[in-house]
Formats: sequence, structure tokens, C-alpha cells
Amino acid sequence: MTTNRQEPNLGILLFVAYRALERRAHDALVAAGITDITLAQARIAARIGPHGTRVSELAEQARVTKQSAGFLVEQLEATGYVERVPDPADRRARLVRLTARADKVVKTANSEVDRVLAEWAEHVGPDRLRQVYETLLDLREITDPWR
Amino acid sequence: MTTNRQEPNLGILLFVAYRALERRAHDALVAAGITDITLAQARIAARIGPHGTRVSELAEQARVTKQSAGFLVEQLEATGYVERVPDPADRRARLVRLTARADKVVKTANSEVDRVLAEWAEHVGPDRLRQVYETLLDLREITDPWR
DNA sequence: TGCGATAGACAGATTATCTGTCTAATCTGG
DNA sequence: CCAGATTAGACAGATAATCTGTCTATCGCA
Repeated sequence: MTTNRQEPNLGILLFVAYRALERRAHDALVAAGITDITLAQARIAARIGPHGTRVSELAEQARVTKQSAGFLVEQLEATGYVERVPDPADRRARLVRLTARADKVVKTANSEVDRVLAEWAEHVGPDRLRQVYETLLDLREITDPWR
Repeated sequence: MTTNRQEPNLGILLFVAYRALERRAHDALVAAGITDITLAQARIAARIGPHGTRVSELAEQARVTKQSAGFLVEQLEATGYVERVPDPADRRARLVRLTARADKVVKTANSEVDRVLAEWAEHVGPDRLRQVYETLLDLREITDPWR
């Protein structure tokens, strides 16, 4: 429970903006005929780096337990959007990587995000939007335990 | 799926900040011995206005279906944190209101939020934090379909 | 080498969420 | 002022997402 004030607090504003962006990206996938990826799966997939990412790290970034992340990765693997390969650096670990099949998805989502950000920039001004980005980036140093 | 870039995109930054705030508030409740409110319940409860709010409106604000909101309100009612009273303005509707029992919860959560915001202000500067707030407030006009 | 920490799989339970349907009440255009 | 469309929210049922706890293999360090 963050608060029950009437004038919206920062938490709610962050939430509204985040959900709007996420929703638009996911809706764009559906509009493009990609209906076999859920929002929760997308949240995980969006955090996979270009060289693959460990399940543990995905879990941390998405703020879910390793178990939840593993569960979602399993589904993404079943639909062919990711693959798991051994991590050469650590034989306990496996790297989750996007497959070629994910290309269209990533492209569709990214271009929708770009479109949304353009709308936002038009509404509040590019400079103000960039200020938000930069401030949140600095804020991440204290809000994001990992990096 | 928002994107898979390495340099964090705005969506992830919004998410990280939002979750950090929410997590801190919820942890403060647990630390204060309030362990019978889940994060999802708190998300709903935080949107209840001082004069009561309809389930439909809570659902819209929290971006869940009426059914989900109704389910969570039911749980909050069972633990005594909210009550449902008839809406004098519309006999179909019922207003969800916080009870006296919720006072401590609201107070605890709010003061933790204030503490977090103070930390954030110290880290990036009060002016920059306020700029984020104001920009997100303006952004809400296009990201929040309702008001 | 030996012990604590980490990666992630497995099992099981719980919580949250959705779609679809239904009734009662309200709103609105003719 | 009434008929049809809309809205509030309950009910039923299914699914999705998430958690706690446990286990094995591996790693890293003192």
C-alpha cells in the first residue's frame, strides 16, 4: 500500500506510465498476430541480453523468484522464442537466448515502443522526457540492487 | 515484450523505480507486524479515495479486471481493512472504504513512501525529482484513459 | 580440501488473474 | 416516458503466475 491520497503520488504515476508502455507493446504483438506470448513471459523476454542471460539474472531484473522466471522461460522455450545453452563460464548455469523466431517479436515490440515514446515526446517535449529518463537512470543506482 | 536492448530503456527504468517504491512500502508494513496484506491487495487498497471508491474504478486504476479487483476487495474486507457500503448516488454500486483498522497501515505505508522519496531527492536532487513528477503528471493525460 | 554460497531443477501449494455469464439499476434517444 | 443500450458488480470456472521449500551439482575461497 503506497498511499491513498487523491492527488496522484509518484508511485502511481510511475505505474501508470509503465503499464501504458507495456500494454501498448503487448497489444502491438497481438495486432501483428503474435498471440502466444503472455505479458508475464514478455516481461522476462524483454530482459534477455544479446549474448544470453541466466535465469537467476532474469529473475532479479523482473523482480520474481528464480522459480517463476524458470517457469516462464520454460514456456518461452516451448513456443520456440528462446533456447537454453550451457554457460561456458559456469557449468552450473545455462544461458537463455532469443532464437531467430523471436526476431519479428522483438522488432514489432521495439518499433511500438519507439512510437509510444515519440507520442510522449510530442506531448511533454523531448527535453522533459529525456530528463525523466536521465533522472530515473541515476535513481537506478539506489533502487536497483543489481547494477 | 518491450525490448531487449542492453542500455536500459525507459520502460524498465519506470518499472524498477515503481517496484522499488512499492516493495519498500510493503516491507515497511511487514516490519511493522502487518503481514496479512499482500502486494496485490495493497495495490488495490492504495487507490481507495477518502470518500470511498467503486470496485470498477479500483479495477481501472490498478489495471485489472473488475473480477480481480472484486476478489481482492473481498479479501481486504475479510481481514477488516475495508468495508463496502451502498453508493447513495447509484443503487447498483457499492463504495469500498477504508476502515479505522486501516489507519495504521496507511500511516505506516505513507511514512515509508515519504522516507523513500526523501532518499531519492537526496540522490538526484529535489528539483530533478519534482521534474519527473510533473512530467509524468502531464503524461498521464495520454497514458491514463480515465482522467 | 573442505565449507558456505550459487545456479537452477523439481514438487506442491497458493494467489492472482482472466473470460464468460447473469441480474439489477441507470442512462439516453426517440 | 419508455425501450434499448450501458454500467455495476456478483457468480462460476479455468488458467496463469507466483511463492516456499527442497535437492543436486558446481563454484569460490580460505
